[in-house]
Amino acid sequence: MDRVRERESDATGAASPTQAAGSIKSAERVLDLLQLVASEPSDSLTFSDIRTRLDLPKSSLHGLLRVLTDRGFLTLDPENKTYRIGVRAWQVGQQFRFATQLASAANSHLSEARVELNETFQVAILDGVENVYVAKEESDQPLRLVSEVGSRLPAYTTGLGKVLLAGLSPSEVERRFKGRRLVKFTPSTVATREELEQQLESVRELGYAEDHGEFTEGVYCVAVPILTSTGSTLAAVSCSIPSARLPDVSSVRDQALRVLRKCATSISVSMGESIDSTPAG
Amino acid sequence: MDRVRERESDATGAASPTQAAGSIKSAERVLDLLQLVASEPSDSLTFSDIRTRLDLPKSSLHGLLRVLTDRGFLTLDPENKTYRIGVRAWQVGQQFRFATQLASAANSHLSEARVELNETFQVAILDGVENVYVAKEESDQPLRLVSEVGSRLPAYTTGLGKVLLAGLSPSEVERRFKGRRLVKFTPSTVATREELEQQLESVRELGYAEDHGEFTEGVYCVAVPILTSTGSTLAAVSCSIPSARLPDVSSVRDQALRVLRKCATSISVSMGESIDSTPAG
DNA sequence: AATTACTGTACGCATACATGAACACACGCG
DNA sequence: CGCGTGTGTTCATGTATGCGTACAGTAATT
Repeated sequence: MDRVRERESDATGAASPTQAAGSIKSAERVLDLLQLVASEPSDSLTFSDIRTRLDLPKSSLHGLLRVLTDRGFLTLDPENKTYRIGVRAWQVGQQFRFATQLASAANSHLSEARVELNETFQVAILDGVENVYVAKEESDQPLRLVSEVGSRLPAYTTGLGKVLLAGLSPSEVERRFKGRRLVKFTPSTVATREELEQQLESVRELGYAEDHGEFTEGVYCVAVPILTSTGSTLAAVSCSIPSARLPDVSSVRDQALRVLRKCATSISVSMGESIDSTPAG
Repeated sequence: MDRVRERESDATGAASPTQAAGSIKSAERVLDLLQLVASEPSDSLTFSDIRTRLDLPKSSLHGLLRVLTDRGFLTLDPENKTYRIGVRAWQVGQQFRFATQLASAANSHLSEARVELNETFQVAILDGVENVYVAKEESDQPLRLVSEVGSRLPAYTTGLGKVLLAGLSPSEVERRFKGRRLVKFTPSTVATREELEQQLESVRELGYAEDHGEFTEGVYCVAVPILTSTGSTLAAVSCSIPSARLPDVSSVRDQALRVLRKCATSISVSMGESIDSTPAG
């Protein structure tokens, strides 16, 4: 999971040595801290870990951590002196209704889906050029894909992501990828912008996307969109299957697609009236 | 829901006119912003709303909002120029595992509970002297208690809260309430520290708590603790019933208790190995 | 006990930030 | 069309804030 840098580097190549204009140092740092602590496993971040990771002066960091802990956005585990995300941060996050509504709409349908096909199902939304996992239901087989709700992956490397990207117009896709390099995570990762656009076009026609170990080798994945009543793509559901369990791709795919399509429309219905907006930029 | 101030005022009575020592202005403001936006319904906060609520200079606020929106912690709805919580804030909040694990462990059991007794069930944890709702399952009857996951209430005013407080030692309770006034929300709200401690003692003996419209009039509520294998209180489950549907309290209470106890142990088991720590101070 | 490594505290200086005021832009309304 | 309101931008200035250094507490190690 650490193959992807967490903070996507600035598209505005000009990395001034001093500071990006219009930025506020301690505001940025607060967010850096929250994201850093959120990105690491629970009991791993001690004071000096943070200090080295973010390269902040000791005294400055102390002040910031004080503010964050005093207000309950972080907590300091007194045992091993590690910092974690606190209640207040969770509370704030709960108000991102788009994710919470989607997750609660999806959960029951995902477990139904898994009853029909015992593999890992996931729901994700699009944020920029990345897909963000919002809900999941894991297969109970010993060999299975495990994932984290809240994690994000480059959209062009996953079936889920391709479905989400296919929901955008080609020009919008163009805009979002402008100036970005397509990192090759595995041999089968999409390599060029052209190849991506071709694949997206085919996704738009077929109504589903696949990926053959394009981010994680040995995992096959099919995904379909979750549409609003007006036909715009709200999110996507996917089914991930270890290639080892995949003697005959096409037959499994058809079965998975049947389950996924049912699941997607169910979720779409459950979301029903509670649609407010599309995910962030 | 607006009867309670969101930011619990400082226990250190000394409110200096200038600024609390050791604080960092823009860091505090970032958190103020996140909490403010999170505390209001989605489409209500425009730029000047925020400005007046937080009483910030225009130019300063612009800078902060820029940082927050650029980094995806807030989003600006271009339609009506209102600010909302963004994906990144949600992502960070997801890492407060205690809540997310509890919620996912609870959800299925809560819906089972509701099948047995068609009323509103809730799960909450303790944060300071407040209970924070983590999961819920609403009754489908027209007259029902509706609540929000992520909202918080003074613990001494709810059955849930009393169960959670009863999980602490009397001295710890003492410490947390030191210097706090017990606001009377309804005629039946607990009025004094002594009365509260008495009730808590009785909760410790009986293993459950009740409240008779002590925060919201016309709502009866029973609650039981969710315990770890070592017997410490992890959270609490409650059942809320409109008094109008409550001809004979004791019989309904017994039924509710049966359902709640079953539910609590199920959740406790589901949490199982994934216990990491108690909620924040 | 003495040593080390890590966390937390205190303080004075220079810098970078918050501020207010004034201007620019868009929108809706009379 | 002119007006009002809400929003976003620019810029100069004084001051709050971030920084380095130095010191204190704590825990585990030898």
